Amino acid sequence: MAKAIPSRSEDYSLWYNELVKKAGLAENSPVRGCMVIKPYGFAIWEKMQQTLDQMFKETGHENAYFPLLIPKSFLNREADHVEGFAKECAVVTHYRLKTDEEGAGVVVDPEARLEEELIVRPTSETVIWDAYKNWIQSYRDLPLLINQWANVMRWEMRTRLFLRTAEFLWQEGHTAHATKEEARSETRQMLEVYAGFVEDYMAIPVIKGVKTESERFAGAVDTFCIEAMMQDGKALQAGTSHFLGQNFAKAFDVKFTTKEGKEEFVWGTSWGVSTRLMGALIMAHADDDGLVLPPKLAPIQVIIVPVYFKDEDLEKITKAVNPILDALKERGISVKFDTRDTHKPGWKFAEYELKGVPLRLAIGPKDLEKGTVEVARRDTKEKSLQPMDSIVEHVAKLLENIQDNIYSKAATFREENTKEANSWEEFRELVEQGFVYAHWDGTTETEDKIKEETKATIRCIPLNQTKEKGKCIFTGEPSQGRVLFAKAY
RNA sequence: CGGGGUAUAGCGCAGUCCGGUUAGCGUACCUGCUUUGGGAGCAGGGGGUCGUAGGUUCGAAUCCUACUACCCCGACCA
Repeated sequence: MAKAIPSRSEDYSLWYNELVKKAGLAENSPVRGCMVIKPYGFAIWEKMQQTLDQMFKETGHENAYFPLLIPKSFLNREADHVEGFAKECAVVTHYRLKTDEEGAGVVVDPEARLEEELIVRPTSETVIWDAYKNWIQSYRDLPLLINQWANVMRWEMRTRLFLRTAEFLWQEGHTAHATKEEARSETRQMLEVYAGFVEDYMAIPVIKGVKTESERFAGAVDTFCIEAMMQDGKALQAGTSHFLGQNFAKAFDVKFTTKEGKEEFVWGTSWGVSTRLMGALIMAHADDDGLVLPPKLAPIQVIIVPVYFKDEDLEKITKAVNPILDALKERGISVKFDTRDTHKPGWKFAEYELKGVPLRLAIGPKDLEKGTVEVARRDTKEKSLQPMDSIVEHVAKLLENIQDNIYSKAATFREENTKEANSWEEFRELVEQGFVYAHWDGTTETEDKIKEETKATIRCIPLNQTKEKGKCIFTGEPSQGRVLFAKAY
């Protein structure tokens, strides 16, 4: 079989880049750092969106849409926030082009300079909190639970398809609450929603935790995250949920009147996941033959490939396949019957493997004789002959099985590559391979030094951290528990 | 933004050092025949401003300069 993509062991980054392109997920655009998401890639993203959107609505949130452009002055309102994002903002300075008189084509019209420059949103806290000021007056207006699906832009130095692009798609939830406790519980609730989604749908186990001060979202009091392990042992932050305290309420003067008639600032949260999840999906499960999609997110869950010699054979196969198609669809399974005569079966097999379709059914003349179907699963590459009359049941069970198997494979991989380090030497060695739990003295200085020497960062202080007295791996100062270190995307 | 590399057909590459016919190979594409249970075979065919802009030269894919894009390694980051 012709190799479509490089292997992971040869060159992990190249494997990823080629896979994204060859599987038809995305490609680079004329503008550096931006990407074209192709139909197959977008279909996967849409499935994620639909699932998450439903989860948000079930937890009481409503969708809205705020503008792409934000007055520059808004960013200034919250000091930490501006510091966090200023370096990567694209700025709109003019509103008109004109034809150059010297024949250089279209040029920016210097007379059309904006009085106040606009920034392309890197995130929408400011423009949303500016609106909330008018939306919230009384405790009766709270809680305000809003989500938006949008694109944002962060002018990154180094970009990679899905993992880090200048423009990316995401959802951002922005909520306002009457009490600190309620906002805190919202923050944690959404973290649970994300963890549930990533584990149950994407089949990727995650570690829930709190970010250290240096990794915290600019403007937040606390940033919670879910961290996942990729197949090269590196960590990828799959989602974040921020407790904003009253920072944005104070910056944008969002107050409400309590039942008792007192005026108070509201408490805020924000939370988001992005197209970066696509990168996680790829790097957590895909192999040297291509994508491996969890059935719950696969645009096509079952592909049926006819194997035939003559047109009459295809007719007979089609007659046998049609009831299977109907029965599968009835059960809500997305299935495609690939009758193209422009490609041969072998070619199609390779193609659907590259695209990560969980199950493949092949039906040819021999199967019609014997009443069988060849069933091949993408995750294990196992092939078996199954009786045609019970195939629908079998497929339904297999899909569930594949979903579970992909998850446990990822979970096992993570277990095998997660270690505890108790000395600096041990730490340096272990952190090259995967996740390392180690004691830390709690200071940013130590965190920075460890990063400088090993390139590993504290991914989070795990929520399920067990109290354990120890000594900081780097300074030997006392520590109350282990934190999670890893190299990260 | 620093260091290194690359840019030649849709994709992957050779040719560049040492300038000289009509720029070549694989793959993909088109046509025909034979094929079809793991990316088919044969025959024929189409497709190139050699990244862009200058310069050197009788002559530039090849030499020189600048620029741009992409990849890898750093700094930055969801």
